[in-house]
Amino acid sequence: MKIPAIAISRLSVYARHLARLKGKGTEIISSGRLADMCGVNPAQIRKDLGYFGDFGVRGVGYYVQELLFEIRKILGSDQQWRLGLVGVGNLGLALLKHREFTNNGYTFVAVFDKRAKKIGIEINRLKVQPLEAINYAVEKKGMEIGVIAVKPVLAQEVADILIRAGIHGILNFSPVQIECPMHVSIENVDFSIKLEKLCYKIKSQRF
Amino acid sequence: MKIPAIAISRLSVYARHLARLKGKGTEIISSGRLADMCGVNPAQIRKDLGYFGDFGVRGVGYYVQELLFEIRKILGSDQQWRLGLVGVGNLGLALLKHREFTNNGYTFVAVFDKRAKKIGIEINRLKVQPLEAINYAVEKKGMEIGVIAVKPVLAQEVADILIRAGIHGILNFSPVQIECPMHVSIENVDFSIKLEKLCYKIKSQRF
DNA sequence: GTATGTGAAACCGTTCACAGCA
DNA sequence: TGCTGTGAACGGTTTCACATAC
Repeated sequence: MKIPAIAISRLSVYARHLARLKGKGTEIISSGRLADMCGVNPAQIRKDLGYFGDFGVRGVGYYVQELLFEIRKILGSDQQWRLGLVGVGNLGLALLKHREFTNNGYTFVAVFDKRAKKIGIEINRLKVQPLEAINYAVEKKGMEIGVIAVKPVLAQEVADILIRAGIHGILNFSPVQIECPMHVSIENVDFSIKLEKLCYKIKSQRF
Repeated sequence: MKIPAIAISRLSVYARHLARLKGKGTEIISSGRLADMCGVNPAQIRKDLGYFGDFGVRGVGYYVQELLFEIRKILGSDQQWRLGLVGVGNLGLALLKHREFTNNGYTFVAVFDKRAKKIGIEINRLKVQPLEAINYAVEKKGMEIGVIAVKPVLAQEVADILIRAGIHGILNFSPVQIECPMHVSIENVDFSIKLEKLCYKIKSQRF
């Protein structure tokens, strides 16, 4: 079956709300109530879940804990993922210390920078290494995901090194389109585009 | 005419490539060549531009400089936007110093934090202020956009203050759905969702 | 001849509406 | 009765294909 990419993003949102419900001790939730919380249509939720299995009970709803478990399994957030950060500028440091990353099954196993003056600095018990060390980290430390937080001009070069080293996925914070073979997955986080979109919306509101 | 929101994001991408072409001295570009660079269909570009006017010349293509000017006008990136940052944690500081923001028509006019120990610290010639100062910044300094970089539990509270103060738009880096009246525009930048999507894609690739 | 602008067609995702089941 | 699971209808976006203009 063809699963729309956007359905995956919604699963993340569902998981977030389910985690909150679980924390509050709620045991059962209907697609209708969950939909209200997430701001989507109830059928949307049922369809999204339907791509992956039958997780609900007719006439009852979904068991919060069970559904959360299943969604985590689908997304892979039940497993440990090993990240490598490239670029220890302000943004890179912020990501390294970011709770959402470190609390949820993600571990930074290595940190890299191209600038000689950054090499050897220790952050969060990790020594900053030169780009040449990327190969070793992928092969020996099982680094699976590369997080690119370097200046735009360096982004493609860094991506190429990661790809040649055998990385599985790239999370790119640089505002450039990265060329990438099909077997490597990539996701872009692009502040500027979001900000420009926001400005457009504000302008349009004003008529 | 109904303009799809995603078309706006694509305009940002076009603008980026046009800026590069302009820098290289290229004067004319066809939708076909630009489409290759951006990784989209040529008709897509023509349709997107068609929502806003006739910017091309049949049999010739688009004048790079002129088209860039027009897109900037559409997006509002030709004007100066005044931002306020809320939350001077690692991420907030990274945003404050981020080139993509400071180089492209965006200015931070004020910085806020809820934590007493942060108040008064000076960053980039701006003193960190308490949340109570948000009102003044909106009314007297013309702060139009609030950038939320606080912990998830505080995000809605901060948003409410910004909204009550009369902010026009919110760029939210916190992983929560923010409740927001329709006249206030909002864009979310959500790392965790992107990372979870990436992990799902990697898992799927492996079959 | 060449590349834009644009209706029409194809495609994809969302919502409806109801059958199926606890 | 109540809520899920899902085929069908709907609506919106993308792509095609060609008339139009340089």
